Amino acid sequence: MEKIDIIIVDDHMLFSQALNGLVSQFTRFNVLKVLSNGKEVVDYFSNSNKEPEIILMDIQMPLMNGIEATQWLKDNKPEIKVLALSMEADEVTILKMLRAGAKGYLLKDIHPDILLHALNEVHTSGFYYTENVTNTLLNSSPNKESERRIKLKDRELEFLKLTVSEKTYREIAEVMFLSPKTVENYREALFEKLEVKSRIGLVIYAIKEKIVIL
Amino acid sequence: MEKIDIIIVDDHMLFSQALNGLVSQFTRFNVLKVLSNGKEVVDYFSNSNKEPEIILMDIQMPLMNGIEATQWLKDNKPEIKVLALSMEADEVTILKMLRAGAKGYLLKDIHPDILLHALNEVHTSGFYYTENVTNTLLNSSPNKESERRIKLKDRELEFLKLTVSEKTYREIAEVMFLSPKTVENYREALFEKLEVKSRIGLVIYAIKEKIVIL
DNA sequence: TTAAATATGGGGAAAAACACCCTTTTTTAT
DNA sequence: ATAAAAAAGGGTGTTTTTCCCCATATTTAA
Repeated sequence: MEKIDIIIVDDHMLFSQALNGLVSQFTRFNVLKVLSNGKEVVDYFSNSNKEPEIILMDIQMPLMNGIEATQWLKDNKPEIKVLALSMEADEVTILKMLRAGAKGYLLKDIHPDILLHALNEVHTSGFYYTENVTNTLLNSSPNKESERRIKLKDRELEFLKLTVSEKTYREIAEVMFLSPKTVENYREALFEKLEVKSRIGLVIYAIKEKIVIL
Repeated sequence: MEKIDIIIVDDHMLFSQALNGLVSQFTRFNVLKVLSNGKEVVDYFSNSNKEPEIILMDIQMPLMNGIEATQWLKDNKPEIKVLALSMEADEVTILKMLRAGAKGYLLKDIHPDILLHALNEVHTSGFYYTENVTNTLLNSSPNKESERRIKLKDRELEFLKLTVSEKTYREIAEVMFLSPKTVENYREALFEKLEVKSRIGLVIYAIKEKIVIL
């Protein structure tokens, strides 16, 4: 039987290499490559290397994080299934990862057998979620989420990220191709929505809600 | 040659099991047991089980963390060498761990070869520290006030925290019993020290360095 | 098909932040 | 003992942010 190719992406070498050994013991799977951040993923596929069926993707990584990398894969290599592998099960991150196109979400504290099971499930059914994760999603999803989570528009998000990067409104206006006055209007809208009274408040919100990841 | 017994303690099963596989490949070492928190360590030794020479100890764990467990080992099983295995290299944690009696401190993003080297070193010399860790310690000791880790004065820290709380300089001045002008001087000093160009930069620094916790 | 929301831009003014320049006193270190 | 660093305060500007109005298309929803 042909082996199923996998790529592991994680910035903690000790973990990724150890995981490499673990997955290699699963006779059905073959680790094609071990990468250490999202940037390396993009580079890997830019050089038309052999494509894996599944990518085990960490989330918090330097240079380019797992969410961005997953989004890139969805846009450029939609046939590859991303299985997120994270330390925490916080709702916001899970949702982001799923929206970015992840086919599953595993916590790092699971038993190796579950990893094997998850890999098999992703291969056959196309998706897999641990109980923990589905619980988190169920608890947050239907009615609760709409009130608690404030919905930001694309343009507002863009503005928010640029604000975090220490840009002035004039500079933001240039990047966003807007008049500085319009940028100011976005600020005001966000001040009200997020109930803050300064740019500092916006930055704290963005970091808390992981709109930007430090 | 007799194998050197090791116990792995880490709450992330996937990691600890994978690490188990990795260490088992090192012919000189033998993994006696894999435990998932400090409490289990205490329980293990309460039942007069076989004692390892080295314990690979994670720090952040539920029920009883790595620092507490290491302290317990120093008090009860001083001959066992603890090698800390952590995600971050923040100075405070390292110092705590070393005070608790750890013989070494490894970061999880190291290469497996370094782990092997560290295990050998701990076995022969009795201790091992990665370059990263020694750097952190050197920078924090009164010995070397280098440019890597920036030392902030008490008053500057106070100002920084108040800045993060969305206060204006006038408000900060009131809280700190200073003239607004002096507060501005603190701002300027920090801008230079931290190489930022706005209050936003200060906030990001404070959050990154965990001077404030969100 | 109206009404409402969205996206875009603006005026004017006050407040705050930022950037340089500076002095004096006290504390710390060599 | 003397030099250096820290702590406090100030002057005088410019730039940016903040606030509170407003206007006009375009798109969306009732």
